[in-house]
Amino acid sequence: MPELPEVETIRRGLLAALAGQRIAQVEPRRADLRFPLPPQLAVRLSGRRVEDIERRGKYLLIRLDHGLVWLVHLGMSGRFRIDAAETAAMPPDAHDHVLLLTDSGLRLRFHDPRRFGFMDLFPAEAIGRHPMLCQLGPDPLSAAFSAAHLAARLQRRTPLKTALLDQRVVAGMGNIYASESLFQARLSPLRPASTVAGPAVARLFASIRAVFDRAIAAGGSSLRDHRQPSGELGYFQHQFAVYGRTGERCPGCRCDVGRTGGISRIVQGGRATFYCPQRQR
DNA sequence: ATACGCCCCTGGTGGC
DNA sequence: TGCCACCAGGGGCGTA
Repeated sequence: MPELPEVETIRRGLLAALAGQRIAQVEPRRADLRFPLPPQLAVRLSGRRVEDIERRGKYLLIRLDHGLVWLVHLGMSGRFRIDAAETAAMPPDAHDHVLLLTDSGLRLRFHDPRRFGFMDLFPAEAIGRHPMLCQLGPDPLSAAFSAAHLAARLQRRTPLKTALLDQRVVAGMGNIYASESLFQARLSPLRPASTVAGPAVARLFASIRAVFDRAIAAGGSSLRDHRQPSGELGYFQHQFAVYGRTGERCPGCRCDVGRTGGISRIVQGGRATFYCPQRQR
């Protein structure tokens, strides 16, 4: 579910509510996520104070005191919800896998119906060696992400869209934003990645940033599961140019839908890709 | 190293 | 109404 803009939206919501809060109680309710919950999760989190929350690609890094890092990946359907414990009348449901209470009376729940999400807990010194993090490419919102890096990482024969989904190329890229970025850059998802050079790389680089920025400003995309920690929806789905718009008129060209067929849906690497064959080359 | 298919899991939707 | 196939925002793993 959550791609970079959704995870970033969640990071901001969590940080605003939890910064400085101390974890008073932890209740793991179901341990068999994608990987088993870290051993002794409740004991190790209890009493810790939230100092900061970072994001790397689609990973959340919750920095706690005592140099501890709580790593969370939301998989396809994971989300966090924060409410005041007093008013949180809603009892946990079958998919609330971890419940947490802070000393000032906030309740945090991790909810993940499909259970593709996972967590880890380790000392901050180990961040650089973490097997899930050390392979990630630069975060596209950071200064380390550049057109040069993109060009270097696209030196392969894989279709461009498939390459973009590789987290070593663009950390945090996912299926929606890959299609949207390629539309914006006017590049065909079918092109071999290595054919993208020069001005095309510059367009792609700028498009990725622009699409992510707009999506974050909209609170991410709520198709099914995504919610901000406050419970609010994201709204970027209303701005999709191509994602999920099979057969609709391309917002970029004036082609007659009856003649061109409008937006195409194809499958690449087992995942749907949406694009305008007229506009994207 | 790279590329591809398969798999993990639940829930929503649309066709019959 | 019921059943079922198919689809979904991710990514690790085994195999060529």
